[in-house]
Amino acid sequence: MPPRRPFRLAPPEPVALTARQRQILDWIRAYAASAGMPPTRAEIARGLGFSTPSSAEDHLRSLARKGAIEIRPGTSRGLRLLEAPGVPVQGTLPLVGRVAAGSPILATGHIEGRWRVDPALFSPAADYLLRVRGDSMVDAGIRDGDLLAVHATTEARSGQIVVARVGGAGGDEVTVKRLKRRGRAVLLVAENPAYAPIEIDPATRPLAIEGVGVGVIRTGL
Amino acid sequence: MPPRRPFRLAPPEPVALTARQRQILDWIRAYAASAGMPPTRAEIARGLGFSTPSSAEDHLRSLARKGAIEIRPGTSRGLRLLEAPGVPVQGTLPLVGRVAAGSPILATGHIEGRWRVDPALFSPAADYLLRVRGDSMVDAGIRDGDLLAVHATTEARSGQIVVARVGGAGGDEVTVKRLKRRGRAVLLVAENPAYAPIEIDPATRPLAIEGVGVGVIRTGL
DNA sequence: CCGGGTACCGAACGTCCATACGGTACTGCG
DNA sequence: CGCAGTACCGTATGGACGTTCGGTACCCGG
Repeated sequence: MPPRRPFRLAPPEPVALTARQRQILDWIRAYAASAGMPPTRAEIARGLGFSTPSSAEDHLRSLARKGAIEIRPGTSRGLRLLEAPGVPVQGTLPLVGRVAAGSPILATGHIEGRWRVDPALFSPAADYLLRVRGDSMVDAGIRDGDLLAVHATTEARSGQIVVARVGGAGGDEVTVKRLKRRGRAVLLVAENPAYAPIEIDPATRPLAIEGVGVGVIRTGL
Repeated sequence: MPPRRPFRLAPPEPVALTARQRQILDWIRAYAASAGMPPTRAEIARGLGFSTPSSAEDHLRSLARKGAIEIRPGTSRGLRLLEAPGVPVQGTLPLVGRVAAGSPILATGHIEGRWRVDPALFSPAADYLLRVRGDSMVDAGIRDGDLLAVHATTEARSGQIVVARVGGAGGDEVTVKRLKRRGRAVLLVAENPAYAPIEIDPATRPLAIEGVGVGVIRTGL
């Protein structure tokens, strides 16, 4: 065991994050922006599906070691997000366009731009905007090209409009549908009679909820 | 499904803070900006010279009661700094609610609040947001309660969605309809078969165009 | 003079939270 | 093959933190 270090120092050179670490960092960023404070270990675990806070602690240590965040020992919510290459301007929402298979929705490659829109316009607060493709939700007043304001969360109640990824980590593009729970199965229902509901048994086909829709912005009439 | 919240945009009532309370709010603001997270009661006490956290608690309760902050019960550092009331923040759009007869649409009495929304999201740029009442434009994807982004202008082309005041200066409330020109007459067409078009001969009945719709914001789903 | 609001103090309680320890499984590397 | 790193799990502990209760003192309008 090396001698005990008095402080947890960021390494001199930035170290590349893994995909998972980037994903977790993005989640923390979204949480901090929406909640106005950094998350606790337990909240990270809950938000990302861990069953114990220590998994969150592990990731935080990795992120701190790689210089992505700072940890203030002994302090509740004692996280500080350090400067990232894509400077997230205060009070702006990232606009997410097409999302490639298997990559986190808030990866910098998907961010088409940023718009100055108050996240608190919506409730719960919006974490990002997602450009909606297709007309599968027209009857819910969501049209092709609309921007869906999304609150990043992995939990959704039946009846909510969700941003979901079907097929798991290696899945296809994300989809916007209304979530319905039927027993232990899950239905993704389009708000357009031309589209049939998608039924999913979580035991056989993974379903990842990326967030819930909290509003719509249409930038042209 | 949770009950649909009533619209609540502006803080209920701007209550004046005492000098001491403003001082403490400023301190909290400075702390949050510098630390990246809101302070604890103990930190507030330490920073302001109190000898006990309960003094900080007292002040937080007062600030919350007056609408300056929000407190999340049981949550460490669970403070949220709310918008300073009455301050026309740069880069915000005024939200216009009900418009009384005969008064200008942007009169302060009609402004329910201001939202930080980039006017350049829309083109031409939005000048204000108008709360839409009724379902006369549902087929255009504009629903009851939506915020219509409006570009203030008195000129509109046929086919555009306009904010119009019928009956002239002393007219009734403003209305949102699609404008159609037919010869020298003007039609205001609802996008809902349940509503008949309104035909107006400008020679006999005055028609004032207040602006054209350039976008929609729906703050709840 | 009494009630209510402001501005503090001090003690105490319970739970939220950071953190340590130890374990499993998988991957890539030399 | 062993070794290191990643990505999780479960349990446990002590201190950090929110919150309550009760008290003192001052000011103000009725």
